[in-house]
Amino acid sequence: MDIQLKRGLLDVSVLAALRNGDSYGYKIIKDMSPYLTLSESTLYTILKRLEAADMLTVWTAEHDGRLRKYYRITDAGRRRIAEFEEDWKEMDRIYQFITREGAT
Amino acid sequence: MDIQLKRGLLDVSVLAALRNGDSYGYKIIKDMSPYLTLSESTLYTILKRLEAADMLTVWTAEHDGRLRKYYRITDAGRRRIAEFEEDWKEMDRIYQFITREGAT
DNA sequence: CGCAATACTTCGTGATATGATGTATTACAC
DNA sequence: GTGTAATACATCATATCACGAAGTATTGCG
Repeated sequence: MDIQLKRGLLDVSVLAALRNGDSYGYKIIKDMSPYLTLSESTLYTILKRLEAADMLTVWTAEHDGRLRKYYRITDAGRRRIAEFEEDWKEMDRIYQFITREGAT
Repeated sequence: MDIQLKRGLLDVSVLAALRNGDSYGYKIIKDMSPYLTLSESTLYTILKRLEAADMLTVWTAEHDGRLRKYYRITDAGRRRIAEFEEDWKEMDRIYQFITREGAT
């Protein structure tokens, strides 16, 4: 599918993947894979961006002798999801404009 | 609203604005303005991109003594709109993932 | 005359998704 | 025990793209 279209959903999808519990990079990709595919480089870029925006917190922990970076969504992150739902309404209006028969 | 979100709709919105008749830059902006705002520089960039992709044809004509560039959507452009409608279904599935209570 | 509106163009910038590549470990098949 | 896939994270270069800024030129109105 069109990359441009997917773009706006990436950040918020990652946040949604953390909505019901902490997770880590590799698992986030797996969890999202039925809905959308994203490469590791993309994911880690997004995670860094979200961390910089205080939408998630990060800590490192050992798991089976190897280090993992865990991510937890913050209140700001949850607010971001809520805002997205508002934005989606606007998206839907534009969608109507595009598909409506009588569009000028 | 979030720019990233809007991105995927821009090209196709411009095509939709030409759906029911030829138009020109300034008018396209006006016609779309109730739904989404885009600057002139953005519009002309998009128009060039769509022309390069053979999704519209361009010609220049005089109107009231001054030149105007008119745009007409091609079959490929109409197909692009149809594809968008398919993509939107996928977008909707991702939207469900983001907003669903039980999202992992 | 001055200013807003119409109409199109070019340039530079910042944001961003992604492929390629690298590092390191575990688990399993042959 | 060797090779290979899976797990796990990181960095870099690249290409695409939306947009503001600035410019050119004309029309119409106060």
